[in-house]
Formats: sequence, structure tokens, C-alpha cells
Amino acid sequence: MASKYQAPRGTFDVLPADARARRRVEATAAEICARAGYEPIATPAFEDTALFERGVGRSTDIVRKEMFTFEDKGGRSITLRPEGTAPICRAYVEHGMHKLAQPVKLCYGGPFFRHERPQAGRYRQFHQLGIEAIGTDSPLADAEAIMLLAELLAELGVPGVELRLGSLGSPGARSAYLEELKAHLRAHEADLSKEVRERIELNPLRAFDADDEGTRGVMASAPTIVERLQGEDAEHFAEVRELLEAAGVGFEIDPTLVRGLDYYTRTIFSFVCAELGAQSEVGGGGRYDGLIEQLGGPPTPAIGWAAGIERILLALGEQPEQAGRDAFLAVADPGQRRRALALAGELRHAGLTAEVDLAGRGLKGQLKHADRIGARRVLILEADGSAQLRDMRSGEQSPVDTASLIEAIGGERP
RNA sequence: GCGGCCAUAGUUCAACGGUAGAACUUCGCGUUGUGGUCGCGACAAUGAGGGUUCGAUUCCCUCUGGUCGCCCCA
Repeated sequence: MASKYQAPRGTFDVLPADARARRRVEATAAEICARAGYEPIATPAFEDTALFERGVGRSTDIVRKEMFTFEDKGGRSITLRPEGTAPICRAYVEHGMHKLAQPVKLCYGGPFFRHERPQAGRYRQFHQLGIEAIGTDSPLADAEAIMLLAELLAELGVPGVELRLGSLGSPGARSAYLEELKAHLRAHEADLSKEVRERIELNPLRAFDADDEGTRGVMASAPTIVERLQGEDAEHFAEVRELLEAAGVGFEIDPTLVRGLDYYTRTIFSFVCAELGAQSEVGGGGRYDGLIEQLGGPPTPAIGWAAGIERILLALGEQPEQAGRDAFLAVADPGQRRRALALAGELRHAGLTAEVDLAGRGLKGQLKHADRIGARRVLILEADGSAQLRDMRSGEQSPVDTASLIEAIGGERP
């Protein structure tokens, strides 16, 4: 074994058995997005490194240590995209999409890259589906986006999904809150765990997730950002909640919800699946009202989310479905091969799945192969030009006229 | 980036420091033209590199990869 070459660390091959389930996820997402008026967009797999530094934020883990960055032959710093929102905002600005009818509603999917230690549900090349609604700050857009992800996960049948909802407020309110929280943590520094103490300045919100008793005691009396929301921020969040309730989307307010990207403002949310282990988020996102402007466009509010295809597949579990074939065209005599291929062409043209023997097997081998690939019928072409149609499930076999083959095979599809 | 566990046919598992076995899969055969079940047979492996030893799949080290957790996120 041990082939000389293997897929690079954190990457994987999608084999045919997995590809079917994967396609179903992609097709379901495309349909749900299309029904809600989100139109497909695709951006390059790599961008200027500066786009992510500015968009995602220099202090984020993604930018600090997870990007695949290299210099191209022209001396430019290039980065394989670690996420999809910044590139789409770049495209929005670059193509003057603010002149289109607002909001611009977009959906996308494809590979993303982060240099992390691989783990269950975490890869270095992974795939996301996502949507962005750019050009409106209405809570309706937030609710609609969340509903679509909820619908996608429900329609796919992802089990044990929970929606966590939070709000970061506007940037001003957020930084004021963070100062208040840091002050609270510093005041109780002695009771905190070492990890939390070291992260007070870097990421104080993480203290809410700590396991140790000391930190938990301190956090019980800590202020939460949701409590501190004021004015329009508070109204906005209240409206999002009402809209979701009215739409029958269940959620849980998580005042400690954190996102690792700097561009989020106001609404943030996360769909988690308890059955998934450490990497339990199947999808998440939020509002990013300042990003477009940050990237040089006009001030433009927006919201979006991304869902991880691998995590969805993982949550769905193994479902090895054999593709099956409507018909296999066997030949009793090699002289019939030409006719078999021609007939297969006709069946395929009629929308049926049909295969012929490509390995030069004998009749016995052809039957066996037909069984293995899940053919429901086998047409046996006789040397004299006549034909037999065999039902592989019942074993019944009778002569057929190849002129009416399509009806004979297509008639009783399960 | 940090820690734990792991690495044998395509796959799932065996082998006191002493001849690497099995099951499933694949392919072939079980007379002359018919799959599944059954029987027989064949192909096929110690991740890589060092070390200890008369001898290493087994013990030690390094690397590579996987896996789980931390961190973070999809």
C-alpha cells in the first residue's frame, strides 16, 4: 500500500459514494437560495492578502496564523481565501453593485482554506455554502437569512440542530462593553484561570466559555453585551427575535456568543449540532454593517452566513446509497456489441440510465456485473437480432421488441 | 500552534521478540448462453528512516499521516 503520494494534510478526495450526498446538499441549497431570490456568485480561490487582513481583521486567528499566504511571480502577496464574505464585498465594491436594486442578494459555494490542525469536521481545504444580503439594515433581512439556513438544515434532515442568537451591537457600543467587561475581569483577576487571565485583553468574551469554577463564578456576575444593548441596537435585536418567533424558527439567546471575525456588528448567530463533537458549528454568520465601507465602498449594511458542507455531511452520517441503473445491455454474442451501444444511447437520450459491458465479459460475467452495479433490468441481445428483457429482482425474463424498449424499461421505474 | 491515542492486504481485524493469518471486496473456476446463495482458487500488507538485538509487526527515537481534545471556526 503506502502509495508514494497522498492527499496533503487536511485535504481529502471526494469519492463517488460521497459525491452523491455532497451533490444533494449543494442542490438543496441552490434550490432554497433560488426560491428566495439569492443569485449565484463566484469569486476567485485566492485574493490579495491585504483584502483579508483588512476585511477579516489583523487580530483574528484566521489572519494571524491560519492563512495560506505566498508570493506570486510578480512579487504580490496572495492568500488562498479563508472565508467568503470579504471577497464578495470586494466584488460588490469593484463592480459598483451599489447601483443595482438594493439589497443585492447573493449565494455562493466552493472551497476555502485555513492552515489549522485537522480534526473531526475541520480540514485545511473545506467547503462552504453561503449567502449574503448586501444593502439593507432591516431586521427582516436578518430574519430571512436565518430562516433560509434553518430551512436548509431541516430539509437536509440534519439532526439535533440548535440555533444560538446574539447581538454585538454597533461598533461603538461593542467597544464600550468590552472595556466594561475587561474591567470586571481585572477586578476579579485572582479568581480567574490562567488561560482566561492571559486572554483578558485579547479576547475577554471567551471567559464566558470557561469550564473552571473560579472563572464561572466571576462570569455569573459579569455584564453581557445583550443586556447593554441600547437604542437602535436594542430595537433591531428585538425585532429580529420577534420576526423569528413569528416565522416559527426556534432559537436560544446566547449573550456570550462570539465570532472570530472582526467585521461582525449587531446580529450574530450560530447553528450547532450536538452530535458533532468539538467542531459543532454547522453554520453561522451575522451582520457586517461596516465591512463594505472598510473595503473602500460606500457605507453599506449587510448580513450573511456560511455553512460547512463537511460538517453537514458528518452530522447526516453515513448513507451509502447505490446509484442503481435502469438497464444494463448485455450481449449473448460479441457481434451485438455495436447494437448494444446504439440502444444504450437511445435509452440515455430518453433520460434513462443505461450501461453496456465495456470489459469484454462473457454473458455470465455480464449478468454478474449488472447485478453488482444495481441494474434493475438487463436486456440480452441475441445473435439472431432478437432480445430478452430480464427483471433482475424477480428473475423473470421474456422476449421484447427493441423498438419499444424505452416503454418497456421506463414504464415501471420505482 | 500545543497535548493524548493510533498506524499490518483495497477494507475491518489477528500474530509470547522467532515462518505475517483471517474475513469482506476484487478477479477466476464450478463444461457447452443467464446474476444474487453456495463451494474451490488467485491477487494482495507490516507508513518512511534510523537504533537496540543473533533475529523487530512487536522495544526505543525521528519523520509522515490519521484520530480525539485545546485554541479557533464552517
